[in-house]
Amino acid sequence: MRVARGILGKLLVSTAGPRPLAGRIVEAEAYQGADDPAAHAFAGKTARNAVLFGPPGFAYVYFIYGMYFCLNVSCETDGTGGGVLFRAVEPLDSYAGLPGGIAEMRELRGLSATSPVALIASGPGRLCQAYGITRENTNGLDYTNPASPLRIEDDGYRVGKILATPRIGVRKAAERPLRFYLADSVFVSGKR
DNA sequence: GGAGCGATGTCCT
DNA sequence: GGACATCGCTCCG
Repeated sequence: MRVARGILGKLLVSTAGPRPLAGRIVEAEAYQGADDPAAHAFAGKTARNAVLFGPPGFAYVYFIYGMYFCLNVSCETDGTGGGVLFRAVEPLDSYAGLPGGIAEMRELRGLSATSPVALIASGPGRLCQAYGITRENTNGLDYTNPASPLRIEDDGYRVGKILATPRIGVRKAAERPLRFYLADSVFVSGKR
């Protein structure tokens, strides 16, 4: 939960493709371990969720509803399951002086050049599509390694007000306010 | 603009 | 066999 709040405002950067893709994280959800029935880590370690039980700062990607991927970061200390789901980013058009990130994201999403930027990565499935993330190419990557193709970076941005609500799309422990987002952002998923 | 629903793979019971 | 941390399309008002 501390991580889910703290990660807001940071940059999610991918250098896996032809152009760097960057977005500011505006929405995230916390999933705890043994005491959180909604968490993938709840039922214990399996081949699928093993990354959640490893050291913090690694990418956990899973496939859902037969069509979409969702991106997480492992959070708890080595041996304990827990993670944070990235739900939305504000796409940034240039990174390290290299422009074109938004056009690239639109292409990956199959969106037209005039589609609203707010629809590019406002939702966990959309976000993965916009970054070209699959379980195969991303699961297990180290976000904190400068040489990693997928990183979380702090560019000094100061976040404004953070709001907490129940998590989206979960049926178990549905009342817990573990979804966090930047109140001022128009790039969060769902309403606004 | 909102509710309903189908698509479709993988995991767990 | 059913549930699933989703999305976008269709139908209705």
